[in-house]
Amino acid sequence: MNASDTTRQKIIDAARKRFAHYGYGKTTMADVADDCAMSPGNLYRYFAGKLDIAEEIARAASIRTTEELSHILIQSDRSAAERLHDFLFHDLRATYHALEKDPKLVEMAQIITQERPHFHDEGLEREREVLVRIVEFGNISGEFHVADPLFVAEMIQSATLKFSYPQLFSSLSLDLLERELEGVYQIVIAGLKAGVALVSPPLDMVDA
Amino acid sequence: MNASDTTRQKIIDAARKRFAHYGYGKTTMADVADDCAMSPGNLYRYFAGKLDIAEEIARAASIRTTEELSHILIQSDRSAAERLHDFLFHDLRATYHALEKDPKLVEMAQIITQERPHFHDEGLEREREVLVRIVEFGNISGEFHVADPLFVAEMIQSATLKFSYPQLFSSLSLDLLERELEGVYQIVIAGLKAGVALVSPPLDMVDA
DNA sequence: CGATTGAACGATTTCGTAATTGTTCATTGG
DNA sequence: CCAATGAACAATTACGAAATCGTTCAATCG
Repeated sequence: MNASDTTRQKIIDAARKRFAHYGYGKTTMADVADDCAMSPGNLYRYFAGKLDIAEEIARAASIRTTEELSHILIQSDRSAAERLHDFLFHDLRATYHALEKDPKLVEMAQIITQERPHFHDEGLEREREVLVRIVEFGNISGEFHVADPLFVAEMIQSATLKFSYPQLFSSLSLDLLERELEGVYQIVIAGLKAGVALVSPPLDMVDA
Repeated sequence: MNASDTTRQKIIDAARKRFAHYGYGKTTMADVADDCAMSPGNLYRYFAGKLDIAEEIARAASIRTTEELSHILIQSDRSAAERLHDFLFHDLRATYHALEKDPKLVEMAQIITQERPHFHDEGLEREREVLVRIVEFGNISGEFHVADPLFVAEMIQSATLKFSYPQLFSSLSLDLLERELEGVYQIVIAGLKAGVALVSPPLDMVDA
């Protein structure tokens, strides 16, 4: 890690503390610069803007969660069904507890998804790689019978979308959410075990 | 239908036209009153407030859609799987086309779900009754093997939540949405046919 | 007496302005 | 030459006043 990287990291750390304590809106670039003992202008040598610092913080958290999820892939004592269960519930609990610990970060997450709609997709894509591996493992172990693991992974994410958007479940208790996720999981698992022949249909137009 | 009901309906019709043409925010109670050839104050003999008129408009649309969906129950030539398919796709298309026809109504829908979080649940409950009947039919016909149809209906709604919140799919084309719904449907159907033994777990605390 | 009115009231929105803040860049420092 | 500065600029926000709007209610009408 060179000097430039440590400065960059120092900025991220200072900003995260500010965002968590006072919120994204109430934190000024001058605040962050002060905490780093530098001038506001210098922040722009390391980040294109304030929102990009927030993105980087959120991205780091997403990557950390995905790394935790990827540990599921090497739990040799767990079945594919159990791995999918671990995946879905760990994901829900991670985001739930993170936002429970630092409620101020909800504001940051909302602003990011509002200003940068593509950002959430990036995290979904990251997690999907793990999900695909779980589904493929299920095929190999003989538990699942899935023709197109990537497409099925997309569909699992679609069916559990409710549990990855804090804005949607913020009013529900963790107990209630887990009860509901358990139900969706049961249906999905039954489907994967029975076999899903569906293959991702070709897209003539790839816009939208 | 007595005089009071026709006056009430006249207000609803006038308001819907205004909301669809100019939007909820740009429509004043005075506007609606004028269209009905009455004074603003008199509107409050028929509705508790402006938002309640909007609710009534949305409720009527929801009831109409549910009635359309209930026709699926008497299509004797269709299997349970086909009925579920009809249900999900008709629902998606109905809301998609309704908001495509009157884009201004998106604003109204957003304000209602924001100010009256419970309202959306009411519509979900209405549709769930039909969904339960489809699942029960599948059990009877031998296609499905579901222990708790009501709970499974709830889970199907949870898994297809993405397709009932216009705010979530407004950026996606109908083609893309249908492709995704088809995928979720395939997994769900495979699950229902294989059998879902899960029963709604008892809730010790019924708050949240 | 039920239905309706319209003025009055309180809440919300609008709008112009001042202050704050995000961002840029010519300049400075090591 | 790379890192950093801080004044200048542009964009956004904060704020108070004026206007608009949702809502209420005593008075009126048929």
